[in-house]
Amino acid sequence: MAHDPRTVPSATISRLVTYLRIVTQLEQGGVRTTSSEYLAKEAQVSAFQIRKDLAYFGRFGTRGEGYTVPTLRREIERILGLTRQWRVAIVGVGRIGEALANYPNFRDYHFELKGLFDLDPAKVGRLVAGLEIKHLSELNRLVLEQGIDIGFITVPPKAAQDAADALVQAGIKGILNFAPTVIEVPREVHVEPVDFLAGLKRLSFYIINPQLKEELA
Amino acid sequence: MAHDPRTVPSATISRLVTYLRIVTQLEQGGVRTTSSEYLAKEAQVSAFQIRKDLAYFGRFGTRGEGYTVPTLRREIERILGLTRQWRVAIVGVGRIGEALANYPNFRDYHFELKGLFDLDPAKVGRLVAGLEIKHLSELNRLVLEQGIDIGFITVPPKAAQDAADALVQAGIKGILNFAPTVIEVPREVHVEPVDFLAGLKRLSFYIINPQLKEELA
DNA sequence: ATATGTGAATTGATTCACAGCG
DNA sequence: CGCTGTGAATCAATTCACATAT
Repeated sequence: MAHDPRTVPSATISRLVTYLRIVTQLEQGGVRTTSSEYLAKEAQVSAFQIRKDLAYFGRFGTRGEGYTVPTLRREIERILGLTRQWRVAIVGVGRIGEALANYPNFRDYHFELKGLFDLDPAKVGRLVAGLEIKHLSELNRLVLEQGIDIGFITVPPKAAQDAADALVQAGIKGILNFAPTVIEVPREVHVEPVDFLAGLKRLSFYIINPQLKEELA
Repeated sequence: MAHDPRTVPSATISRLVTYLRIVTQLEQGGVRTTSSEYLAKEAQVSAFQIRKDLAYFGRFGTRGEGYTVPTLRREIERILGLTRQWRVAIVGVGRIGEALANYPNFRDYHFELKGLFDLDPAKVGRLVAGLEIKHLSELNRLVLEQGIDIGFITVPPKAAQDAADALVQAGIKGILNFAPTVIEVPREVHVEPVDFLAGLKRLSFYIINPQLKEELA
């Protein structure tokens, strides 16, 4: 069982997501056991790192043997909170919002799209990915009714803070922010930025400074 | 002028991108000077952090005064390599690839879309964002002809490594990888992952572990 | 007087080496 | 004997305090 640790590097959480992807693939391929060595190669980190990352949460392997793939997969899912389904709403049904709503891997086992919201009256009522777009004024009600936990912000940068405020007001617990701007939220709401323009600008820096290698979180 | 430092934390580069966005907004609003204090508040970091981040690259402020907005904007752009235009190709014109091609902020000052590639014969020849989709077999030629520097990978996860190989083979210098998988490239090619599914799973973890606050790189 | 720039101190993360178990 | 699990050592990043410049 677990430690329930007081502190975990956020880079560890990012890596756990990668490890989960790798063991899930192994499991689908019918592989029964694996090792920190193998996972390290696939995730492009050191084997030490893998063992240390897992050690924050407990002991999941067998000494001399390695890890049992289905067990490790299940344990990492439990650590990441992927034993339950998360219900998601998208605020801003432009091209990005619509592409995300239709993204086939999105209806992952763990995430379910439950609402689409926009301010534009021309969009409200339209059907996207089998859901009717609602006006943002209905957010509070539908978050409550549908038990929505997570909101995507896919509005233009200037509208991002308003979208965040609306989501917070509606009682959402986490936000995936696709807008290229820092948003302010209360301490208890978590925000993950997904900012490809920022990624591009980091790329630009590392291309002109090839001697500086980034270690990716 | 600059230090040209041997080592810079990658978190510093991410923060510089944020600072750039903030000073650009200030400049557009006609503000002439600012301070580490103000930038800190906007970027949600400490003022120490801002001054230290900038100090890796030189001295850009005036003691007792603060920073001159247009100067700081220009200097951060120079640091990030945004004094030149970067030419971009998109590999994989599915929903995400198409949404990116049409994203209005994409034709930023510094990035220019120069090629769209796919393997699907049904897509080749179609016009998207004013560009004709080419077959991936034409990548080498067009990267050379168009002077393309950066590739986006927006193909399904299983095709991502092949897309990466094709881009590397064509002589690309940097990759923005939207596929949820770790790709292998030679040391001299830089990869930035843009993985919203990973972001969602990190969110899941931080929602069920609210006592653990992430400090965002 | 005021806000930057920076060495020193502290805190945090990664690497290592090997103890612990199967 | 092999591979995990983990305290200790190293390395890196952030915070601090204040000297410095205007």
